[in-house]
Amino acid sequence: MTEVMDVFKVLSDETRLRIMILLYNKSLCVCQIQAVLEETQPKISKHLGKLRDLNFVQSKRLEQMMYYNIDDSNKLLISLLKDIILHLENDATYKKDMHRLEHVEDYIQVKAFEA
Amino acid sequence: MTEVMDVFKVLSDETRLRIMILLYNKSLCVCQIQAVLEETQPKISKHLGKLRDLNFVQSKRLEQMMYYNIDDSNKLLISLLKDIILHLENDATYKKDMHRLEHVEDYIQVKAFEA
DNA sequence: TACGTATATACCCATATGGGAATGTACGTA
DNA sequence: TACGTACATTCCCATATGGGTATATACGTA
Repeated sequence: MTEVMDVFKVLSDETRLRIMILLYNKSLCVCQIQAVLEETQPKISKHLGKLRDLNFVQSKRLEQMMYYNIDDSNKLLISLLKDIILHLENDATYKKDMHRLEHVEDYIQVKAFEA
Repeated sequence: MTEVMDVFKVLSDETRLRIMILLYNKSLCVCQIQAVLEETQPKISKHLGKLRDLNFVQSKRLEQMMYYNIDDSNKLLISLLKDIILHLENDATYKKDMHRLEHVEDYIQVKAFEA
């Protein structure tokens, strides 16, 4: 039951929920997440740290950048995220995030994409 | 997005999660929930109060007892609960709660069932 | 080696949260 | 009316949580 509660606790914070939704769509580095969500770097990093500690995401370094992706092995997490996203279709924040995600190249240095 | 987070916040507490799972199965009064979960009455009541404030459950009085039931209009909540329950199939606490729920008559006064 | 960028962490603080103990309130019955 | 049962609420406290600011670390490049 702890496993279930951990998933819910993680998703009950807006920043983490938004991060997880982004990563559900694609793998991203910290500065990209930061740019899309328009939040401070330590805030993003700390939440990513929690997500990593709980094995909800994995990270790998690519030169200076740390890329994060969802750990697909957590079936409950994936299942819930899919469900949530359906219910957020018309949510303003969600739509804004998705829009900025599409144009993520406009918000960060081109450099990050040469890798 | 707040709506989604509220649901997750509510379900991230073990007591509330267990209560919601019970109510997903059937309508119950406070003393029945208390008996099944083996928790104190104020603890149960306070959590039920939160659930009621958020319109996740409804209550109606039947003589001395207050019966609680899930508010079916919250589609996300119902959908998530269904999903959670699938993932709890083998969970010890869940199984224990379900077992006690089946025998709920053994744990409370017969009186509560005459109504 | 010195510096800039990307990321992580430490420290501090305000606030939220959950639970226990005690008390209040509603209802039924003698 | 007095009492018992069911439930709600208040008060208090310990702990958890999230965020800001500052700082440390890792990596690439000049």
